[in-house]
Amino acid sequence: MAKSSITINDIARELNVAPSTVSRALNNSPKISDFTKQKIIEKAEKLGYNLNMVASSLSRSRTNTIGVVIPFLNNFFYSEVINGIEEIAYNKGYRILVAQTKDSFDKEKEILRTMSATRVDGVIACLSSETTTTDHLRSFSAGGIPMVLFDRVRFDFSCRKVVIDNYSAMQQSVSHLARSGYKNIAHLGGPSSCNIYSEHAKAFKDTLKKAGLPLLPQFHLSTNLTEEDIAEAVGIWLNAEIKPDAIITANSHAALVVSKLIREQKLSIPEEIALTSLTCEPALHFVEPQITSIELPGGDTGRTSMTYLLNEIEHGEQKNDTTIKPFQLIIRNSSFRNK
Amino acid sequence: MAKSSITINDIARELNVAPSTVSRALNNSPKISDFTKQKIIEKAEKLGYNLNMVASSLSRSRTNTIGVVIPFLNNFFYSEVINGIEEIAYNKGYRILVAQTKDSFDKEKEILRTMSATRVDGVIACLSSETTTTDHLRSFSAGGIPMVLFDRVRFDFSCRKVVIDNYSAMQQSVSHLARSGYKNIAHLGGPSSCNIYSEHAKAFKDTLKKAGLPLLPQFHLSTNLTEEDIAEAVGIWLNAEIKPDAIITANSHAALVVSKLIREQKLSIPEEIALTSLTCEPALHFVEPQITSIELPGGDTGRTSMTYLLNEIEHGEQKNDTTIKPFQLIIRNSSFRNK
DNA sequence: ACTATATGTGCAAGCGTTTGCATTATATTT
DNA sequence: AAATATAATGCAAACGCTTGCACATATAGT
Repeated sequence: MAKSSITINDIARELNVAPSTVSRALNNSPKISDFTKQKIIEKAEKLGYNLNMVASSLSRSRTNTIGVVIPFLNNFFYSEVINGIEEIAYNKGYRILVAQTKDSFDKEKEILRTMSATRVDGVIACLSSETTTTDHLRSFSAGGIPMVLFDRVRFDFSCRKVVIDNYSAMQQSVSHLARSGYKNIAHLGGPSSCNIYSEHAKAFKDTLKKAGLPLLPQFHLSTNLTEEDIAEAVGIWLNAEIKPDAIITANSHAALVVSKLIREQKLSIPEEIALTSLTCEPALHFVEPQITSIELPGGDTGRTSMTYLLNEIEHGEQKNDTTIKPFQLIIRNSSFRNK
Repeated sequence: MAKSSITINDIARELNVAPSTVSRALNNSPKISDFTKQKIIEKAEKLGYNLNMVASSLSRSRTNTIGVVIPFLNNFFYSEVINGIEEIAYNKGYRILVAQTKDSFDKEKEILRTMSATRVDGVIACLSSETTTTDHLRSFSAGGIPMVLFDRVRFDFSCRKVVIDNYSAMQQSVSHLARSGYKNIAHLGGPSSCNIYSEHAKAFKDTLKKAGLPLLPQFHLSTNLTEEDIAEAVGIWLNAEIKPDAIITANSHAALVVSKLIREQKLSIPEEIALTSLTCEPALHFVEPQITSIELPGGDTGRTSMTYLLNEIEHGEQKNDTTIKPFQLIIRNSSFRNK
């Protein structure tokens, strides 16, 4: 369908040189005289020549493309990660190809298959919440394409990983609430099949115990974090004899939903009930009161992941280590009482 | 760097057939017997064969890839559009390649250049807010690649366009406020170089006049919608002798910022001042009071754009018309007084 | 039996670049 | 001036797949 575009052969013919000379000239090879280069570049310009990357990729067997797979596009953390990746990638002459799994395992497999077919030079991925096995990762790797995993990873798959210190995030959140005098802390967690959430859960239990606070099983939930799950959990909590006086949510969206539900029940935050979130997004600053949260280093995670990937792509470096990124607990008005 | 992957030639050799037969079998050509197909598919499976899309693309001179260019990834509307595009694309065997301009004209040019080099089969784009010319679109089109523009478009470039009925959106917003008894309506608008915002501006003026309301120049602003711009405008408005009793913001982010600023000034929404937004995002439901807004048909916009693009790619259909998508004004608590 | 018609497979060119090696022209050394 | 190094360019194969055309069997029609 595309209008017949012009090729290096067209340029070569018009100038009575070999196509190889044109190719070298356009790639600024030192083997071509400045005079010839000049001539070729001008002619290319004039004819409106545009490199055919697919031919180039085939010939060089590299596409200079990095696949990025994330659960959702419309997510603050992931878009920060993408920005970080792009920043490094762009400077090194790579472009990125983003795809979202929508937290579906099947979509994740599908995406990896097509990225493999597309011959991306490497992949940076955050696994879907449904992912509990690694066969698809292994068969992807069988193609020899480097991969680095971030955030939601599987430790039973060998590759470099960049993760958040989820354990400490929960630990600090609980400690903060405990210091502020909250006693019945509830945790609205995510599916424990996912490393993030199981780390949260472990830290939650450990830290409560260390702080000498009770761990009521009904206050320690693992859900799929859908709006229904959240409404159900909060509904039960707020109508029980023993109510939580603080809630920690696995992510910022859950925190927003919870804050709304609490308001609807005419309970006040943070006086009657405190609220903190384990991830951040701008909306947390816009609700009243502003919600205490963990600020994740998205950009940094992206930059590090990309840097690791490049080391593997360009220097064949193969590692199986895990980099743990620090975070910041940002205390806002939702989590301490003005006594 | 990639482990030498296996090709159709490997399969052909092992089975003593021609590579062309393998190719046809794997593409399920009717010209190959079921027996042979079976044999080939099994062998391919066994060897872990994976189609090399770049070779295939070069050979067929089509990539089955659609480029999608948007200002920002992390935006509710655009991610809905992407979902709509994906939905159609996926079913037709196309994958999509998303890139963000971050509202930079230079980045937009750059992206179009590399998409052209990548030989995407078509492009769906929403122009950056900096874009005021169309030369880059023309030179892109010179490559013969179809394009459809959505949301932020330029009418001086010939192609199909899918836009929101921005004029009516503003018109209905103003009418709603007027009906609710607000008199001094202010408009926090975007840069008028962009079709969206100039349409808003025109509708704002027209509708005020029609409603017999005053149009105070200081209440009709065109800004770049940065947080600073917003803070400055609102600061002036709220401290003037004549304050607005209603504010219409160009987008949801501005609405959130404004709602926060109003709260900080201890003014009440909607009693002392009403607030409505011309775009929507989930955060608008989480703030108190919930903010009245225009719900844009993102998914629908994406699906329509993709459908148009496919018509052009697959049937050579060339049009230069504009499809205007309807929207819904969702009235929430920020814009009417409980008398 | 003897052309016509399917049916299944192979051959080889082509897609647009890149790149190792060969070749020629020019410059340097002895 | 001959021998050697250097610089600039061309040749041709390769990257892995697709596809029009030719070819060889097998089936059907008369």
